[in-house]
Amino acid sequence: MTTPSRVTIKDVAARAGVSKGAVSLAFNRKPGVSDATRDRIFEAARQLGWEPNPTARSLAGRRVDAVGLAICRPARLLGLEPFYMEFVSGVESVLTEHACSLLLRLVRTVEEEVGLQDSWWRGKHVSGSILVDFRADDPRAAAVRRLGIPVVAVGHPSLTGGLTSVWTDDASAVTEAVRYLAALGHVRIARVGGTAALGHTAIRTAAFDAAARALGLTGASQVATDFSGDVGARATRSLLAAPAADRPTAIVYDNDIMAVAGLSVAAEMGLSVPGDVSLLAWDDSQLCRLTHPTLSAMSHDVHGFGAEVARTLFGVITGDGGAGSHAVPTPVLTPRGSTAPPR
Amino acid sequence: MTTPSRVTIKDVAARAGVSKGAVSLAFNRKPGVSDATRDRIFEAARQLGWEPNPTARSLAGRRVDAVGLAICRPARLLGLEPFYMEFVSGVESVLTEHACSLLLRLVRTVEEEVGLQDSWWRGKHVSGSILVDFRADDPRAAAVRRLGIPVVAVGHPSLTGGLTSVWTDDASAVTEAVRYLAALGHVRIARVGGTAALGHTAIRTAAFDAAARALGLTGASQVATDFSGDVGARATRSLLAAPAADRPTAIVYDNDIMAVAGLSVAAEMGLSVPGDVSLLAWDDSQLCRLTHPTLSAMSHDVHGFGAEVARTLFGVITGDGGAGSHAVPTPVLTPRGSTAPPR
DNA sequence: AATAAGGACTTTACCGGTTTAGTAACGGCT
DNA sequence: AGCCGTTACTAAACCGGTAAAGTCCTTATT
Repeated sequence: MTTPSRVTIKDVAARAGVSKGAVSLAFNRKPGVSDATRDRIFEAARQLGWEPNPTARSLAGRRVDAVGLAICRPARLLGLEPFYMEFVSGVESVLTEHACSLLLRLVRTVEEEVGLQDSWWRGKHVSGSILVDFRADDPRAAAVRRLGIPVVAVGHPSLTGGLTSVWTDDASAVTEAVRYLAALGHVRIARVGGTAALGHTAIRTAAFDAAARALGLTGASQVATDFSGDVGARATRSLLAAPAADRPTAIVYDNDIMAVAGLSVAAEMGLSVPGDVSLLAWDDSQLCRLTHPTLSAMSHDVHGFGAEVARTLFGVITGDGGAGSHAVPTPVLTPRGSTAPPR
Repeated sequence: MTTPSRVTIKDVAARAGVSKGAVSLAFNRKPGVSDATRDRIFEAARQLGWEPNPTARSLAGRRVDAVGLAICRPARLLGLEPFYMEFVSGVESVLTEHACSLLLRLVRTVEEEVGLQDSWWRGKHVSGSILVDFRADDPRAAAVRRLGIPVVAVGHPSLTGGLTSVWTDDASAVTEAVRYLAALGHVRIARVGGTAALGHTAIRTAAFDAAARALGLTGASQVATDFSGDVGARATRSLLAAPAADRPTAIVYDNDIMAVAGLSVAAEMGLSVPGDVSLLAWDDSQLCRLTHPTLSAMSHDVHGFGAEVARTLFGVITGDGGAGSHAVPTPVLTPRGSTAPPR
């Protein structure tokens, strides 16, 4: 455990025969150092293998090289939600270009998240944060505004309290999903939704209602879940257990996992997909192409979504551009093998 | 964007009528402050809503409240790999108890990771790191030892160069998988493996070979993939396209995703599972219970694995205990609907 | 020739804590 | 009374940088 003789700016300065200040100027590409000296400094730094200590740098008031993301969902559930990992990997792909890391933390409540963001920011651990999973009356918008933290909120502008936001048009997507199924001839359409407390779930629920009413679909129904495959399976089972005359002939799911679960419930109950019941997934991770039949889905580029969020955050942090709300492309219906006209 | 008047240790000291030093002592529960004063200090801090600035703290030489994890796999692939997100969520669950965050970064090469770990450590951004995905002649063990970074390596002791490690006994698990299939009567068993460059893939490959030879299975064969569903599907397709007499009657996959993909390939080729071909998945995420038929799998508690890794890391960081190598329970065969005797 | 204007650095003052050395006050002991 | 050992604090140095305010020297301007 021999501490490898930490080399600091002072060593570099000594070796290059200049002051600390000169080294700092050189390394931050600021004017005030001649080319010759700059070269000498860089050479000295290279020889000693020095690079500025980020902690000291951020204490002294510079930007930090990490952004925060707190996720408020049960740890065990997250593990299987393809959305998040794909979202995170999209975020990472942009951060990496900026030599920036992601500070990730699971929290239990939004209140806990507020405290965390506060301490991350005041402790200069992050130069900005990504806020996800907005719910009704979310305290985070007010909190981060009060603290002055640069953030980008993931969610519809109506939920994110005026913060710079990036969002997908869930309402339009739900409407398209319902219209598509109705166009195939389905009348009894069900929706297996996500966690009721989440704002975007509420938006989808309202949109589903509106679309069903507009199309005069009498047998439309919705249930809420927690996004897990188990609960999704249970919901599907109870929907499909109804007498054939009442049973939905099409089900829309709020994520892929539940759709996969629904597929196997149908199989287990001896119902054919899409013959007896059509299934429509959401997010369209790779999973949808790996089942049999393949799953029709509302498809969007989650990786790209994450990347866009990260790009927007950099805009907010540097102060140039980025304010306002940015819609990313609306999920588009991708018909595959799990949807067809009802029998 | 009104900066909310950062409150520092000086303010607390002033308010409590003591010096900065006293506040520091009080907050670090060190002797040298009377109970009465300590209470006054805490009260002052509470009123001002102060808590020590971690950056300043770590500059001044204290421990940091984050641990690092760099993952070296293509971003798009990670998105769907249930293993990682579940592993990470297990790690998080323990970190959270210690009010510690995870610094996550995707890297392209191990060399890049070495540089990153170096800069994280020297910059006091992390108090330790988790190292995953060891490959042959991995440079990381030597590097972190040279730098004196507290780490826990995830992988078999033969791969992790003497670092404190946590590992699952892949060899035994593979052997059990092969024995199980052989016991069912299978002779032509194939394995769709992961990325060949990874150490644990090599271990499984060797173990598969050994087990097949030991059992005198003449038709055993293996292919390498990149862990993605697409490539897994392609591998399955080419295995099953062989004439019936050569075609494997059982396939072991190195993760869940590829097994799910394999299941749908079988269906698409008109082969019944487990009638014509048995499939065995690996990791056993929730996914395996969501397919039809459900997937038999080598099952282990990935979440708990991550948690154990985090606990071990804390042991290494604090210096008490933790050295050596810790095996977590070997994946255990969980038969479900996708395996049966060959026809 | 006197003066202003830059350029190239150096000095010095922080950033917000921790930590060490130093001091004053108090109690116990001989 | 004198000496020692604690205890409770304070003052100041330090961590490794950044940034504002000098200093000195050269060159252009009037």
